[in-house]
Amino acid sequence: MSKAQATKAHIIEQAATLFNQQGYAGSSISDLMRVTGLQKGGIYNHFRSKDELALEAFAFAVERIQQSFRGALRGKRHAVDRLVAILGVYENFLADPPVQGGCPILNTAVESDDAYPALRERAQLAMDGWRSLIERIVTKGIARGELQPTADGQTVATILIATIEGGIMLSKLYDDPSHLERALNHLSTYVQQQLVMPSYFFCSQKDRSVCFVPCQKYLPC
Amino acid sequence: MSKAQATKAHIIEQAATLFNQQGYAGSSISDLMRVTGLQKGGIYNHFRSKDELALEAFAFAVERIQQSFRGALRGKRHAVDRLVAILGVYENFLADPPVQGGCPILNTAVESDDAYPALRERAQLAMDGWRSLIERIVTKGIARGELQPTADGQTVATILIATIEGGIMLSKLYDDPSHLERALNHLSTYVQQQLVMPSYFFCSQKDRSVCFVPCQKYLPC
DNA sequence: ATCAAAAAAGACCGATCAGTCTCAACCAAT
DNA sequence: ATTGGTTGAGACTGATCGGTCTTTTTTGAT
Repeated sequence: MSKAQATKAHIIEQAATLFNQQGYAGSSISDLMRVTGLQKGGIYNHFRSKDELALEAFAFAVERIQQSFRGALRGKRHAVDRLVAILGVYENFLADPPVQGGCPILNTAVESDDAYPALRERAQLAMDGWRSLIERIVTKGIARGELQPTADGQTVATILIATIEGGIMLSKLYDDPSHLERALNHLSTYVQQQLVMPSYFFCSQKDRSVCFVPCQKYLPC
Repeated sequence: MSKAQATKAHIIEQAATLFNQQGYAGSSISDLMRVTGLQKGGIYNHFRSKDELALEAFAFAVERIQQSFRGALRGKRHAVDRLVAILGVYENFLADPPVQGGCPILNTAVESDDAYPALRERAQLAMDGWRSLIERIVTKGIARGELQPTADGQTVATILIATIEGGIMLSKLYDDPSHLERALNHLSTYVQQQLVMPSYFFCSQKDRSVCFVPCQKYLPC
């Protein structure tokens, strides 16, 4: 990588962090000069405008996220393992984030509302990628008899993504990882109880605590 | 209400909508002049700074949300009814929002990250209110034998809020209410299946679809 | 109707915004 | 080592930023 390429990569990486923490509207060229250690000429030599840099920085951030997904999914074949692996990505998310400042897709989705149509479109595309990843896992899992045939990919994707992103938002708001942890625990239970094929039955009764019993028996109902 | 009070209320209401759509950093005084139909003097006569207006506008938006909660909960006594009523608030949320531009708590939580400590604190307080509302419902519901004693208020609050907010984010990103609808359906199932006391049993089996049967019988397990 | 106080207009301020342009420094191919 | 092209520094631009202040208009109590 030439010196110029390294500089450009450096700008994108620093900009991705800055934008993810302060938002696009909240980050000025001066801020970008400060975090990159460059003057205006150094930045505008590589990017035509702040908006162009914003798009490249977002693409970089999304790529980072996708890398951590690929790493977590590597080798995992069973649908349940793969869904749980996606949850696992977010166990380290706050302590060791792909990009500082929370989830770039969430942040960009919330901020880009109308004001930044180009960014909004990119956020949609990034989210499409995440959704279709989950949907493919579910569809394949059903086909292989690993998941309940009643499971619906779109629904599973919505539930996992919404709960994870909401958990991130809460944990960031309070600077307390327990919210995200609770969200992930709930999703883990959801996957095990509602989606997984080797069935469990579940019963509860007044004055008794809930109990879960893994069972393979047929239960008429 | 005097003319001046009406003007101030008008500014706050318009500002709340603007900030909720464009964010704080993304909204300029010129924007505020445009949406309020006033000049600078008219705005600064009522507020010492943009930040002060932002705080009052956020408080207004939160009050709007709380109003819709109070309306939905009125008359509902049973814990399950009350939890379902909270979900019901969000069925109309996109079509008829308390404040245009999505959930102000979500938007403010995401944007206020470090840059706006005062707003972040208010967002925390607003979220505290929502969380403790849900926690109280759960605690009381357990005490009254309406909910499973194993239910945990903090966990329920995290799951409901995270999933709702994530669903709002998705539906806003795609301008498609189905994401939030799926999130709400999931939460409804969660409340009915995992929290509610008059027990349901749930069984599933290979090659059979899931079935839910309301049952009062004792099921040994 | 009067009039003092409050409200609103809008000119004005310095700072900062995103972006341009010139030029010096540097780098890589020769 | 030379040199042509790229890279980056930094002064400069006009526009807009948040905010102030003076002036005019409006309001509501009398």
